[in-house]
Amino acid sequence: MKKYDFKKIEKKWQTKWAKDKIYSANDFDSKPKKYVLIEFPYPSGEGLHMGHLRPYVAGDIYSRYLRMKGFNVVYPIGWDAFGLPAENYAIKHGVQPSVSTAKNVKNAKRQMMSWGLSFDWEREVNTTDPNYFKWTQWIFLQLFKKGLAYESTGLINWCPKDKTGLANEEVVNGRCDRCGTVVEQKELRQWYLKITEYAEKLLEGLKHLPEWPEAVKIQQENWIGKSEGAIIRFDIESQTDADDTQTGADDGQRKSASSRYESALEVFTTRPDTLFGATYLVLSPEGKYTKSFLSQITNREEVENYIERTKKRTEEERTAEGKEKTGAELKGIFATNPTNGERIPVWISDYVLANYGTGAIMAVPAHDERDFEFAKKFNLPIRVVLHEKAQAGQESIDAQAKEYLRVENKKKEDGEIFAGAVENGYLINSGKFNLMPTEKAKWEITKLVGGRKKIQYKLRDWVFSRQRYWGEPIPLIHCGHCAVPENKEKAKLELNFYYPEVWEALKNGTKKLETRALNPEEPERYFGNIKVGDSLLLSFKDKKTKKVKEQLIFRVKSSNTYKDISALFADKNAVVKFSNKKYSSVKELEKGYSYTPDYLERIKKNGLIAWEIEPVTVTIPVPEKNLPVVLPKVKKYEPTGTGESPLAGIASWVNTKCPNCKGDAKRETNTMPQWAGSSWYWLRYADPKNKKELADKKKLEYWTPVDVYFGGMEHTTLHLLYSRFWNLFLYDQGIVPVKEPYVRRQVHGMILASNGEKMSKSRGNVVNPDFIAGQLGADTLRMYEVFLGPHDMSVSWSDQGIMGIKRFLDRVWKLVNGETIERQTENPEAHKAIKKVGEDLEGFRYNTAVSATMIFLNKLEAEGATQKDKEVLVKLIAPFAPHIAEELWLILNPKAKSIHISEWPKFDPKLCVDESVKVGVQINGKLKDVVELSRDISEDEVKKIVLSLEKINSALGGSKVKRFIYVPNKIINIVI
RNA sequence: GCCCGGGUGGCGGAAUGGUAUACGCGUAACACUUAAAAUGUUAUGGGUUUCACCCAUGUGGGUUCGAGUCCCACCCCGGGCACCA
Repeated sequence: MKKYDFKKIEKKWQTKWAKDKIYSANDFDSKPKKYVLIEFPYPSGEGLHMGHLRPYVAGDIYSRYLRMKGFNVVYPIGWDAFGLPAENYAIKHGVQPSVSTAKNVKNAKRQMMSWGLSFDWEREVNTTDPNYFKWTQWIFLQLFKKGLAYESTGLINWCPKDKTGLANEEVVNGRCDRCGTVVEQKELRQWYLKITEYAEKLLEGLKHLPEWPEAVKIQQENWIGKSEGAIIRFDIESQTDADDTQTGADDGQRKSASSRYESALEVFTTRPDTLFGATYLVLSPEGKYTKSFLSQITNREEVENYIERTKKRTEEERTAEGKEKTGAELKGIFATNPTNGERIPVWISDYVLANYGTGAIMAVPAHDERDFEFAKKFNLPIRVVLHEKAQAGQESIDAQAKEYLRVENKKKEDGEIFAGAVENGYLINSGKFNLMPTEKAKWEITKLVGGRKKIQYKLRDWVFSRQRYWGEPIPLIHCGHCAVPENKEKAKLELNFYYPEVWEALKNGTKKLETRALNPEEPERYFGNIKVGDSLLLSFKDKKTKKVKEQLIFRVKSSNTYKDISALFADKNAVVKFSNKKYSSVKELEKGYSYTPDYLERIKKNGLIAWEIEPVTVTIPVPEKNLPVVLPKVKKYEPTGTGESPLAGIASWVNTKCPNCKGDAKRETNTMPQWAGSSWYWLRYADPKNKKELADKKKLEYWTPVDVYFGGMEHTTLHLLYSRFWNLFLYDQGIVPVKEPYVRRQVHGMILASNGEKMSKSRGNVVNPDFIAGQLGADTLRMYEVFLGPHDMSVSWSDQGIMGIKRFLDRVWKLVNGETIERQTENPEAHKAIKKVGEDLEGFRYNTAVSATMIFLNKLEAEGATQKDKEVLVKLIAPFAPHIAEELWLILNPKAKSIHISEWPKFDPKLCVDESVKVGVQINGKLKDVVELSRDISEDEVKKIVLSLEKINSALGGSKVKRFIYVPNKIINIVI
């Protein structure tokens, strides 16, 4: 007998399969298609680890099974190769990220080959390949053109270590998901994708995914976080008004005097039914309303201090402080509860979030725990307005309400003030709404106060720009010249420049400050009426001919007046912005002003005004024919940390011509996040080499949707959500044929070290799959990996346990190479095994499928195996252990083609059930004996047989049988 | 705090409301061997007064002829969200 030399066998077949391309899928094949997908890896320097092996093997086993079942299976692979590690490696070692990436890809590919994975290598994609990211950029442009990509300056999550902005989804417990650094809030210009516009569609889509795990759907649903509620308006009056109303105003007069209200604000609430219980309002310190009230309040300093304090505290500090409430009252202003006209105080507190709802809430302390905590701390009134029950009685509604209130007040006296949320209760203490059910009251009260229904989501827009080098450049161009025509009319002032150095400095942003002497006597030289936000038309003219050479629009960012040049000089901040040149003295500044004769005189007389200005540009998409926008090859990639991409410093790349006006323009320097390339890669697999479009529609129609997508739970609110969003968008544009990209989602648990801990380098407990494959073979590695436990559960690796699989394969080898017996009838054990393994594979219950093959082997070893038994056994293990199966198949059938394109064995359901079955006999539910009965025996016969059993008779001891329960082929239970 | 999972021998785990502990690991004895390894055979939930009985699926209740499985309450472990009004 030949020895089972796994090293030789595995190498041999890996080479042969690659050469014969037996795993390549044909487009438009007549066989029904199956698309099996795994999350493509990031090719890191570390290589692939156990965490990769698990889904890849799971996908591979399933693909191999489906191929044998007669499907045209595509099981593609690629590389998600943009991202920080490659860039950081490049910075450290001074190599191109593309070079280290290529090296890592080669290594990962070698690993995949050595594991016997049946990928279709002809469809390999790489997100960093210009032929690929051309289409990533193209999709971005479609989003941009539909208004779904926008630029905005705001507070975003900033990782100080990686020196880049992060999406909401990338922040976990206030830390950077990638490096664990505490995330800061930074005010930055960023590109966003309007994923919120798709919130409802993303939610709706989940309802049509019956083959997704509930846990995944629930997690996405919670992340989107839909709430239905109402927007309610509260009028705000200031102290002076309040004094007026003191003079005997009643409700009637209040209405007629409503014009006195200075302003109003809106709150979002899911419980408008509790409006009568709203005893104060709370605004977010960073929200839009707070600022506008500052001028009206009497304790401005205190409030500003609180706002400052909120800004300074990191997310972590806030969490560490727990739910201890802090806040400040906006003294001097009041809101009016629109239900009863009551004047209620307005507070600010950091428990109200600026970017959810309107950034303001109505507080109902009796029925909301957070409001209650706050009210308790600051001694604010608490009013109970809900009760769980309404009594159907003769009493009047008012009387009942009064009684409920009395009970609640009693509770209050006893110290139980908080009444709970009362989801399905009745109103009390709410005027004419008393005893109305809460659900009905929500809408009735909203109507009464002129509010409107509002659906609110927790989901935020996707921060889509990164200030790093190694990513897809955002294919946009900022043009100042194109901004001039439409803004020329709006310009408040035209300023002329004659010196090229000054003009250049203005254009490239090294000179940000423009000063003018104030001259109140002459209106055209006054300049004092230019305000922040105004546009200025700057003209560069020829000194002699006064002909305009170039014109650009600038916007005033800030404005300051100084009484003289020394005052300007004293403002260090201003001097830096004035020019890139360092002015060391007032004298030098004066020298700079001396080009106009009477200029210094005018400054001396009236002072000067200084505007911080920035060029106004129009964003122009790069024309499709100019895609892809590729990265410049440079030596330095270091992130700047200023919020600018390192690309911003590469003048030769940044400066370009505007595709619109052909004038000088600048490229957008932010790059896309790593999630961009993976948001559509499964589409590219359908047509990976297409030069004209991201993929041919016919091919997409054939291959998509993905039938099974294997991956990790950690991508649920990241990649899985993002890619659904892009797919839905592309579907709306008619580019892809299906709404939902993945029919079935299968998540895997972690592989833990033998002690149950996570595998990690620092713990020194990492099991290297390459080492195991080298020692025991890829077949053993694969089969053991799935045998460890259920695929969706975490499992612990065991070095001892894997020997069981090694022994199993050795025994299979021996059996197949050993004696072959003849048998007249079919072996029912084979049919049972085929049925069980097939069903388990369909349900991804790989561990029990493997155990079924073991049971089958045990039977064959005991009873002998025919040629057919051997063939069945080898086919059943083929998806798990493809190399040994292929070798044994060749031994069994020297002329046959590969086992992996052979037909999966069929089973006869009749042969899967035994003629007789062993049935347990219980007395009062306790097992006393086991009896073998023929399958179709009648209950009377069973009774006769069972009651004559010796063990049963002695156990009964003559007791009377009260009941005889016979569940055919399952159980017999005698009740006495 | 809220939302998902999960808790079964010494270990990984199996069980459409119907013989709990399949399959594998480990352990023990035996066979082969000068010996060891490998291999094979047998045994293996715990307890006891062992031809039998009792107790065991995180804990405590309940439904049922019968519960690991269904219901209620609680405990522990893993994951997610976290002041989202």
